[in-house]
Amino acid sequence: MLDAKFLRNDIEQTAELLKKRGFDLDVSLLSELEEKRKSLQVSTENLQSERNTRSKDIGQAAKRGEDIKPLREAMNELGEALDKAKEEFALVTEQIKTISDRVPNLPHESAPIGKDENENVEILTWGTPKQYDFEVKDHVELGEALGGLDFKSAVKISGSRFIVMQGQIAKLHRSLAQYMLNLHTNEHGYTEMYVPYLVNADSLYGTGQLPKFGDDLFNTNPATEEGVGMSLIPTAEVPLTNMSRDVIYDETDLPIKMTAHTPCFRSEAGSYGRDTRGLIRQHQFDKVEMVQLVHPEKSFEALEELTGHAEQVLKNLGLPYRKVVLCTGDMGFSATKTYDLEVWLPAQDTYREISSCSNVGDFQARRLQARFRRTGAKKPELLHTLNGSGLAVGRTLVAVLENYQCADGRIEVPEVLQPYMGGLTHIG
RNA sequence: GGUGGGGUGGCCGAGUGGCCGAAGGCGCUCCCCUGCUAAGGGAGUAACGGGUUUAUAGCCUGUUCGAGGGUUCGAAUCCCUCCUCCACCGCCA
Repeated sequence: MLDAKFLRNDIEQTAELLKKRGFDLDVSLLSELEEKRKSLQVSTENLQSERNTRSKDIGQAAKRGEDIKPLREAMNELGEALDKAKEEFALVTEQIKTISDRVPNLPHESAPIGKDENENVEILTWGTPKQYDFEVKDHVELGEALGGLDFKSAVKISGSRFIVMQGQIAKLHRSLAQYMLNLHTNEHGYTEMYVPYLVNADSLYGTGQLPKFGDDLFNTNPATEEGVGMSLIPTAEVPLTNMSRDVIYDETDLPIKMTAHTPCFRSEAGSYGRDTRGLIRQHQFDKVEMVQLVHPEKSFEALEELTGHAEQVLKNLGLPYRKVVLCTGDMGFSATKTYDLEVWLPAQDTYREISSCSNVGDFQARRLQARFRRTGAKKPELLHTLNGSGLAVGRTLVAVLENYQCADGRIEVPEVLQPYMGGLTHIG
């Protein structure tokens, strides 16, 4: 959520910034609602103030033993006026909230301006795609041939976009997650977290999945009138970042760096037909997530650092990748700046997203009321949140299978993973 | 899941319809006293929002005693629903 002041005092400029990311802010509607809000709020509060003083008078009169009946009757009219004013005020407030809840974050000035993914800007590439003197297979073919990826069983058990893994490939998948977690906790200073996979609506609102992206979530029954049903997490960013909800940290507590390995569940209602083959787009996938809660003046620095942590995983696995900075039109709802890491997939002869690292600024913190107090200061301030995948485990498995395939269909185990695989050097 | 008891300011804790945004204590800040230390005396000390404003100053004002709803001229206090914590019982990886 943006600072309400932006929408009140700087609405033109705010609208301009939002336009960069392809978001049309209805300035005239919002200004009109704001105008209404202001006058309604003042008049409502005046009525409340009058009610309060007159109620007090009644109390004192009663104490003196006077007849308070006429005073009470005189209040009825005021009561009605107040009820009406409150109702109108609530309506306008709700309308403003409905709009502002759906307004994305403002892009940082360093984010390139562009319309869609085609205008993302490549920052660097790392590693050189291997040359193969045989025809490369994709991970589906490789995995099925090895008996490790079982799409058919997954369809029977659950449906499309699920996977059953078994044997060495299941183990490789687990090893990848273990390796990432160990790297981040041992080398990068993150605290390992274990978190719930079912979360309440407040948490989803806090990180920005609700109200706008509810369709992408798997919800448990019952989603009653009050909407108390819980949802499966689409990313560990939700539980991790919500750790900070309604907390005031000491300045010296920051930065707080957390990592967790969790399954992620996405209904991706709008994406049927895309990436239908293989493990690229699943309803359930594992991810190692990194979240940082930082001092507002250090969040862009922290973004570089956090992205570096994700890159380190790819480097250590020897997977060629490229780093792009997302243009304003391709950034996620909450982000103010985002780097994507794209791993080389030889069978597709292209780079595919495997990590997304964002500085969210104070956008989530405002919804979360996640704050800190400067040493010696009285007022708490909003902190900044960041999140990034480090990495998506399923896609990393795809990358390992495809990049480390041998002519005979076996898979070489990347060196750093061999200890996790009991010293195994090849699968198959 | 059942029964019983709780959820009040940074913390502890009083408060069953108006004098309660909230006693008292602890903590914290400032001042005084005391030649150090210890002790003592005094004052202050919730959050969030709106209006005004150059202002995160001041002033005016609203809301908040787990959350939401209700009764009432008036609710921390009464009623309803929910959440949550504790104890015991049942069930359970």
